[in-house]
Amino acid sequence: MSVESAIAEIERGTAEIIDRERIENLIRKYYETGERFKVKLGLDPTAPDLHLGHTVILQKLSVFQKHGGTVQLLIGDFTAMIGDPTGKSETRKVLDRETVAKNAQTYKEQAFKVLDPNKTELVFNSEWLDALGASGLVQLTTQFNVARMLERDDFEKRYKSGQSISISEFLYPLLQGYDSVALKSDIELGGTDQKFNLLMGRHLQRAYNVGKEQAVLMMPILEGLDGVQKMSKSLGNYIGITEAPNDIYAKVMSISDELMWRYYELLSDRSLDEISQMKSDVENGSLHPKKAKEMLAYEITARFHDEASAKEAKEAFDNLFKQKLIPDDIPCVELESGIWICKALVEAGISPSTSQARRDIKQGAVRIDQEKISDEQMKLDSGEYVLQVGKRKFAKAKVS
RNA sequence: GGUGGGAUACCCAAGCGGCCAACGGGGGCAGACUGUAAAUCUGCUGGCUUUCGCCUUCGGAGGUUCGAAUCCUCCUCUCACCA
Repeated sequence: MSVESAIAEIERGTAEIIDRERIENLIRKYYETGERFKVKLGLDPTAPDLHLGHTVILQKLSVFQKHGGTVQLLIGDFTAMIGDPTGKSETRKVLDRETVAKNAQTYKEQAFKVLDPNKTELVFNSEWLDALGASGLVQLTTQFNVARMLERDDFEKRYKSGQSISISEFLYPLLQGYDSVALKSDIELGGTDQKFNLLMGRHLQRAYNVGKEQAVLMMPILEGLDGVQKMSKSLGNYIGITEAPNDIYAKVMSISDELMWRYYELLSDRSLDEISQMKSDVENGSLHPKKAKEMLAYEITARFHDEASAKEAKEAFDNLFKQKLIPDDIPCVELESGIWICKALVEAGISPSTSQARRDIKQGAVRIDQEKISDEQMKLDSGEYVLQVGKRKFAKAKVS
């Protein structure tokens, strides 16, 4: 593969690259001499479940691995102990080493679904930050000043509006940047929201005479299933990479057509040419958008599981929606004869409360064995039923 | 340290003695339409062994009143301005 096409692959989907020339040179050198370079990614070990948003960056790292990059997967165990710079949240519970180690292990396992373990180094920043000590810390703080720190958008906003900014929040970017000094990274990846912190690494490498200044490559923040807000666990609009094949497939299928192209660009392995071809095919009507989405859902499901599971997921999905069949892996509950239907729905876990169940029945959202019911007073006699609320909540009930 | 403002359901935000389970918007859920989606339209959106009815909710604790989210007292937390 030519250096040019390698670079094109690297650039795909990026939001911003700082010092592109350095990246080009590193890749060129690798292809000429075989010398590898270091690409850093910092992770916060407090929330160990990765979702597709994280994989945007992980996939970019794997591209680097193909072209001479050795990934430095940095677990920010020390910085996590200091606390999150997003002010308001109460003092974060300090993570003990055991938890950090456990989360790091989880991270590693999940990240290796995308990364090549042979070209990845796992490092913990407590290793050098513990050793830094108070004097080292003070020295570190002399490398930057408050005025520039306040240039950062969120600090500036908070400062101007008189909100509190704690000293430790100033320390956070410094420590993160110092990681790049300790690791002698050539390139650091991150989301666009990390720009300030990423540049800090560059700044500190110069200040500490590391002999290089890392290039910075930023990936856009992936929108969640709603297509508006960023994908995050707390917003509930995410696709976790450890989720079941059926769930991953169904979730991808639920995104809007518009968002699908975004996901294609950032998550698919298909070439950009291929994607733009598909896009124009959809526009001129020769390709149904749903087909395009199916391919995407299949590809993503297969990546985190395997081809067979992806195939099964597709079939399960088609059965559920196209042919209106009932999925076979639905929860099953045993109930007593004469139970009130609303109560049964709650017991089966497909209604949050009897009041909600009652409302759903009124609206014709509840079915028993495919039959829509309207009597919210009805009771279930002995027998086996398939209960359904809305389109996708099912449960089997054994009444005796 | 001083002076004012605010705290309402998942979020924002009305209400300022009874008609308040509490306007409106967002979000969520459901129905129609579709491609399962988006957009659009419609309905619902505290809980309860069953919506006649009962219980809990308007920062916390007391109080006034036949009756309080609404009035009074104290407390907590927040915001703004001044120092």
